[in-house]
Amino acid sequence: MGLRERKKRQTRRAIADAALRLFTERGYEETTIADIAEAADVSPRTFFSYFPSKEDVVFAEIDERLAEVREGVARRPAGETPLQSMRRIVFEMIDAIAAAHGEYGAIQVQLILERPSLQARALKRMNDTEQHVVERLTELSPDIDEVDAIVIAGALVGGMKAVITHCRAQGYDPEATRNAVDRALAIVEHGLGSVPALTHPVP
Amino acid sequence: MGLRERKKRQTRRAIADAALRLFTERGYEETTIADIAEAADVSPRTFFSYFPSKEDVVFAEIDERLAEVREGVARRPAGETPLQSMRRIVFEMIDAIAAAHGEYGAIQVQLILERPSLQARALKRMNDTEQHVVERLTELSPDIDEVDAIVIAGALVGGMKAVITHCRAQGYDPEATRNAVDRALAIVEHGLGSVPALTHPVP
DNA sequence: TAAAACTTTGCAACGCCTGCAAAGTCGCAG
DNA sequence: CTGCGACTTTGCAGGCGTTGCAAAGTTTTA
Repeated sequence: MGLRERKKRQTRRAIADAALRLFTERGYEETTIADIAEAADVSPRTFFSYFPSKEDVVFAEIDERLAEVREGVARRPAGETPLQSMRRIVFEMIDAIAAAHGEYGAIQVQLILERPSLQARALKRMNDTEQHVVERLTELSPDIDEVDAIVIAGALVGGMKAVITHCRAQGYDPEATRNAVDRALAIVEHGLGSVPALTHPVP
Repeated sequence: MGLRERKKRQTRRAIADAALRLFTERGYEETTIADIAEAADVSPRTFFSYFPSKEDVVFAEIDERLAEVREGVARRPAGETPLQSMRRIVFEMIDAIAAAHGEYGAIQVQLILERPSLQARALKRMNDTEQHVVERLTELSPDIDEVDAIVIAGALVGGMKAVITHCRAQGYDPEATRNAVDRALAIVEHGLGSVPALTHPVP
């Protein structure tokens, strides 16, 4: 890897670190691009050649992990049913997101949960990976109906998003989170009709 | 209703109409707040006492319909199972969104599908109504496990969002949309395990 | 070592959004 | 109907995110 590329990587990291640190110290909207640039020792203009917006810097690490998962997802044990593959992918993603809990993991989560605009962007990312799940799904079972694949991906990602967000917001430990996700997967697999509370009438 | 309130309603509508019209004519980012204000015959500053941001004006009508649905959802025939109630609510929402297809309905959809930032905000709205579904669900079956309710809402809303978005993007007519939604509901109710394509292994 | 390719920087500008205080409008009590 | 209090509109000034452009600086290649 050449010097040029090494420097870019380094600068990117410097900017992201400075940003997260300042967000932690003074808060998100109290930190300006100029502040971040100064702390990272680059010009304000340079910030934007590394991140398209101030909001994106919050997702820098998450995006990296997500990209890794997408690479790894291609490796698939033979003989798996698509459902089993999906289950495996879900757990890989969860582990990846948990691994994103580096120095600033907790801060990122808190920032996202607190700012509506960051939440919106997080949801957009979810939606984009949902698209990816659809592709993966039609790849695994080429004969599947398109609308079916779309619904399945939507329900799967939607259900997972809901549990994980809840676990994050409630500060569940990894163990408890895993259990909750497992339960969530069961519900989505067996259907809402399998939940007793939903199927008997209420007065 | 006093003159004051009538005027406010009128101004709000004037702003929204002017905005949508200009977005249609020149495009979203090519239209400035100043343009909208001028077309609606108010000062630019006034725009922001009616809508918190430029993006929100795109959702003005959708938000109104959604609020109506939330009102109406309270009326519930006795003896329904929670699952039946949910099914009913889903169709009410779909009809409401279809009804939002006023003069500018198609434009709104197109704008949202084309701009990532608007898409993000649309997803945030989905997420907010998901919260509402959780509340509704725990109201209907008070004994339900909290995490279960969250997962169910997530899967339901996620699945519906996915189909509806797809139908919108593909320009399905109302009939076809309804069929697709019906099928989607069946999948979510009976579980991903009920889809044959997912349960037999692939080589 | 010089040219080519790429990166950083400063500058100027646009447009969204906000706080504030002055001016205008409406509703109501006397 | 008149004047006072409540509410709405407006203009102004300014902060901030974001972008395009061209000059200056750095790394790679020939």
